[in-house]
Amino acid sequence: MNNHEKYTRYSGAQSVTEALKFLEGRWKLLILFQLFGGQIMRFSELERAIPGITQKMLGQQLKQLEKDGIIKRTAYPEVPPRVEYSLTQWGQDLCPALDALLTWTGKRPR
Amino acid sequence: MNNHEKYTRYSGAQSVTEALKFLEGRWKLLILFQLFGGQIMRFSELERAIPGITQKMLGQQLKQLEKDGIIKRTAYPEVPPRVEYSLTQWGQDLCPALDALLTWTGKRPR
DNA sequence: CAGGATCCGAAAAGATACTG
DNA sequence: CAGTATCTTTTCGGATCCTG
Repeated sequence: MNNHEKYTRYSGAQSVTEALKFLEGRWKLLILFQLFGGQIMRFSELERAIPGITQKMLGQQLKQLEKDGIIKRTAYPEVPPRVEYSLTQWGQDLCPALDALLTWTGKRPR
Repeated sequence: MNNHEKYTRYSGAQSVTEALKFLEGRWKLLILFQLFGGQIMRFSELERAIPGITQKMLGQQLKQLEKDGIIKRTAYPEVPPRVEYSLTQWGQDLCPALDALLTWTGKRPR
């Protein structure tokens, strides 16, 4: 292998590593899957839809996903407060990659 | 959304979560990228090729990857010992999924 | 309703030393 | 060479209580 190929492999690893950091942790994918297909959900809806998640973890992960540009948060200045979450375009773009991972899992020998 | 779609989304999340468990951690992808393309590498080669990894982490991750059926370990009964690592077929099958993730990373808005 | 703040235990990662 | 054992440090997740 030449140096170019070495470099390509290494930089690919770095990029994918970075990509996985956006998804890592026990809850992020469970949240994202709730939002796929253009769903719009409120905080309490997500809380109910994801069994076992605590408010702390939900809030924490939502904040990170928003900061990473994967989901969008919309707050309405009402009483009681209402906040809605949805995927950004980039968040929707994740679908094919997750499908590919699903396919891979399906190929797993047993 | 009906219950079937609910279930499908949930089970998809579970499967992808499971898939990511095979890849999670800071080092596994860096190891795998060294082996893509049918490379065969020894323990010490991997150690040198992956900056910052410790022997402990390398050994630990290699053991898990082997147990998960992603890489193959071949030990030669020599002195000094020689051990070679390569991808299994399933390990090679991972390529498209990682490519999809790379594509996704590339789409990231800045 | 939608969270933030705090404390705690478990788990993962890292540093270092040792071995067949 | 190819690891393992041990110890320390860091990170993660959960429980609980509080607030605009």
